[in-house]
Amino acid sequence: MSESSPPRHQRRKEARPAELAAAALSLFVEKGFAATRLDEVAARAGVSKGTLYLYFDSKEALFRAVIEGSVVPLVEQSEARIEALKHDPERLLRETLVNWWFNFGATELGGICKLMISEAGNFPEVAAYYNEAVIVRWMNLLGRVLELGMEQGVFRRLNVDILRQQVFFPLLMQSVWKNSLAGCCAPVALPDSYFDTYFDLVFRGLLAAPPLEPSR
Amino acid sequence: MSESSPPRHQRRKEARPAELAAAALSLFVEKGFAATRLDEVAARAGVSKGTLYLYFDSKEALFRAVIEGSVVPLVEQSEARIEALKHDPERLLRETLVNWWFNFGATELGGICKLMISEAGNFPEVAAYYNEAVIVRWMNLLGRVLELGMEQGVFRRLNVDILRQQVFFPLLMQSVWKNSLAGCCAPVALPDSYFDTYFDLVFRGLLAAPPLEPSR
Amino acid sequence: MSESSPPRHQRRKEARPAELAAAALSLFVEKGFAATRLDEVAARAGVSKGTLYLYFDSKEALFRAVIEGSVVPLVEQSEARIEALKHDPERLLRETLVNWWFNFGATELGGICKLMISEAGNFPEVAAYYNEAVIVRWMNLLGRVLELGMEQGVFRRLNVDILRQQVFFPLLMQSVWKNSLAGCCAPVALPDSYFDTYFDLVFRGLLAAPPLEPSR
Amino acid sequence: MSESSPPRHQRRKEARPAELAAAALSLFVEKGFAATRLDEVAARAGVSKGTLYLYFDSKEALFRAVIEGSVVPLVEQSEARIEALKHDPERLLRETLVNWWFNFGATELGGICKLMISEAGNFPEVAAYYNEAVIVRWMNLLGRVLELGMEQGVFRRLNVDILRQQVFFPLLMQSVWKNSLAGCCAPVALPDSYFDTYFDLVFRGLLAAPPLEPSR
DNA sequence: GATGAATGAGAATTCATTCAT
DNA sequence: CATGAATGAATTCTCATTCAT
Repeated sequence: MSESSPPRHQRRKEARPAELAAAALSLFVEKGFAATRLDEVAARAGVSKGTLYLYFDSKEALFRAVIEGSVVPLVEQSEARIEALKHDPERLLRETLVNWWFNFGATELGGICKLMISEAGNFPEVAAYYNEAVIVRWMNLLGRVLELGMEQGVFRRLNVDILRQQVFFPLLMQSVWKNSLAGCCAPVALPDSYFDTYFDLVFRGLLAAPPLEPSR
Repeated sequence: MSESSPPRHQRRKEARPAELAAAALSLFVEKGFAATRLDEVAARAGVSKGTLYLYFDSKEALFRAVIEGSVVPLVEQSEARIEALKHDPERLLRETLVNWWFNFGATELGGICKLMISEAGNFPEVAAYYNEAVIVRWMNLLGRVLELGMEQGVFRRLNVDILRQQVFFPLLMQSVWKNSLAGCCAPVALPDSYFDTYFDLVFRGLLAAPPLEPSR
Repeated sequence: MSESSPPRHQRRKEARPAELAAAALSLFVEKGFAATRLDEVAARAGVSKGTLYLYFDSKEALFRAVIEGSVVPLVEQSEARIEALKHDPERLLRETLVNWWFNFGATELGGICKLMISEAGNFPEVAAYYNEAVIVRWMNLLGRVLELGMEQGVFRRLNVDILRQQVFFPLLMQSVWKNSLAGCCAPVALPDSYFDTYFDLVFRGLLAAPPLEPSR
Repeated sequence: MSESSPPRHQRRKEARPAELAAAALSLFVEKGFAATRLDEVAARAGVSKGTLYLYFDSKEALFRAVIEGSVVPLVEQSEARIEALKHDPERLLRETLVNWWFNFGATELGGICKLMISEAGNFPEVAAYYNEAVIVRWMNLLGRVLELGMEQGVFRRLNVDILRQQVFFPLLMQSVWKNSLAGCCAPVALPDSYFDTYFDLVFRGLLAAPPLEPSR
């Protein structure tokens, strides 16, 4: 009996912090940290304002939880893929980026990027944490993928710092855009052919032996 | 006695609005709109709180003024360059982007991008104005430059929407980054060779006849 | 130890709005709307400033509540008396006026007259509401009482509009006076014989067959 | 030359305080003291805000000037009439009241009554001054007129305090009404026959030998 | 004298946080 | 655990008053 799933009420109790953080995330992304009222967060999560304080010490703690709770796993998963695909850097890069987009950038969680960009100035410690735990690891990961390709002679030897920004920032910006201006006026254009064109450009710039140009 | 206290009433009706908007811009960028207190804006501009209200009806009006006051000229200037350089699309694109970076993205004004991204959700009308007056015009401009190159057979024929994002977003993201996370933890790496590598990648992906690869 | 400090949180959701409105009424009457600070209202009601906003959206809403909350019942009660006493218009008029004085004009509520006179210019909509809901109904009521008397040949046939003002304004002015100048310098003189003399004058002017003059 | 009228500019200068007080009066009456901004007063008088301070030390001083400046002469004028008409108390009373209405109650100055009623609580000293300088003198005057009539056997012997209120308050209330509720919703009804009916009622109540009743 | 830009104390309003129930 | 009434510090905004020009 001790190993059976807990009763519904119990499960609810354990899920609460995540539910509250999820409600907070969408509001923080939408309106910013300062402009989001805890009333609203509580309402969206279907609890009373006081309940928030059973799980989080303060509004700032809620912010930290939102940031800290839900990004690290993705990085770890991608890091694990390196070993499996290190023999095929092109595919590795392609998968890594597509994976980021569909599992993070294009999801609710993608809002964290816009949020962190907006609030880094107000929460330097949280930003430092995020930088260490996510940004540095993620950019290192991209760097290692690119270096793998260079070592194998598949990618051109160029400044890796610049290269990974060049490769990643278009996707990152799409995600940020989606969570700010796109909400009220300039919808993101992401046609089906997006990744075709995106990778066409990326790899033509990147590959030592670019694909044959059909139009020539 | 040689250092008398500054006069309490300094009359500067002409210059004041711009000074106030400049002070507001840097604070809005740094802390966000909601988290910026008008006290601080006034203090940074060297005036009292009440003075702000001689020039702006409300905090929101100040926000609008910050956004509306100072971006349009750049777009117009770049639009004017098209005609002069339409015979050399590669140089035109290069100049347009470098110009954007050094006259906007890398300056104080670049903070407007980060600010607008952060606050679009709270000020949909301002965002709509900014979208129309700046974003749409600027992306159209980039689109026209790319189309010029395609028409002349210099650039490959690809989806212009995707292309201009791919080309512009790395620069835009640099600017946004510079005004958020870079301030507290992850400084932007922009080595001298940045634009060499940037344009190497861009044009290798873009040009119908890519440059010879010297390194191989 | 027997006198513990009062609990900081006293839950009285039911009674609060009325308590707050009562506190507001007396201060509004005493100092006027604009000169009354919400701090004072809250203090007089024994709550904090913020509590006011749990029950009223704004200072103006509080004003409306003060005006709207507590006058209508009196008019209705008086209207109901007409039917019961329509066969004796003299007594009906007498009762109506005495009733007004003791149940309204001379009570706390009487302050509403002075308040409305002072603030009509600043709150035209509230004034319009008060005019419709109270003034028009009350003056119509007085008019009907007078007409009843005329129809039965008890009262002289005169312009009812003027008549009811002549009859009512002395009482109304007493109430207004009581809530303004009387508070600081010129106390209202209301000797026991007031209503004797008042009705002596009123009915001598009004009655078709005036009472015999005992004093001559 | 020394006796000729001063140059235009000079005349203007001397008239200023009165002009400013007049502008202030109408605004104070309309919106109350606290809700009137000195900006508005200055604008209505066609001067700048700073100019007000050349003539009045403070907003309160302006209020005092408004109250003190312009009521006393009327009382004095009416007091002077007593001697001339003391042999005909009925006509004296009639003239005194009609005079009050047309030279004060119905004019701009009548607004002072509403103003003083509204602000007595906030300016006890001004109210005390007004009480002494105007109210007491005016009510005494009315009292003396009534006593004259009683001494001559023309008026009935009744409590003078009550009597003068009964006689005067309807007119006073008309004036107050005109300057508050009448401005936004309930216009004062003053038909041509007003004073006929008014005096009919007053003197029928007052006179020892009332006029013959034509309708009987 | 006159002006109007500048000031800053003061008031309304908001909202994170607390705590009795 | 959960609630939501109550709190009060913090912030926007107003406007009487000052003073350099």
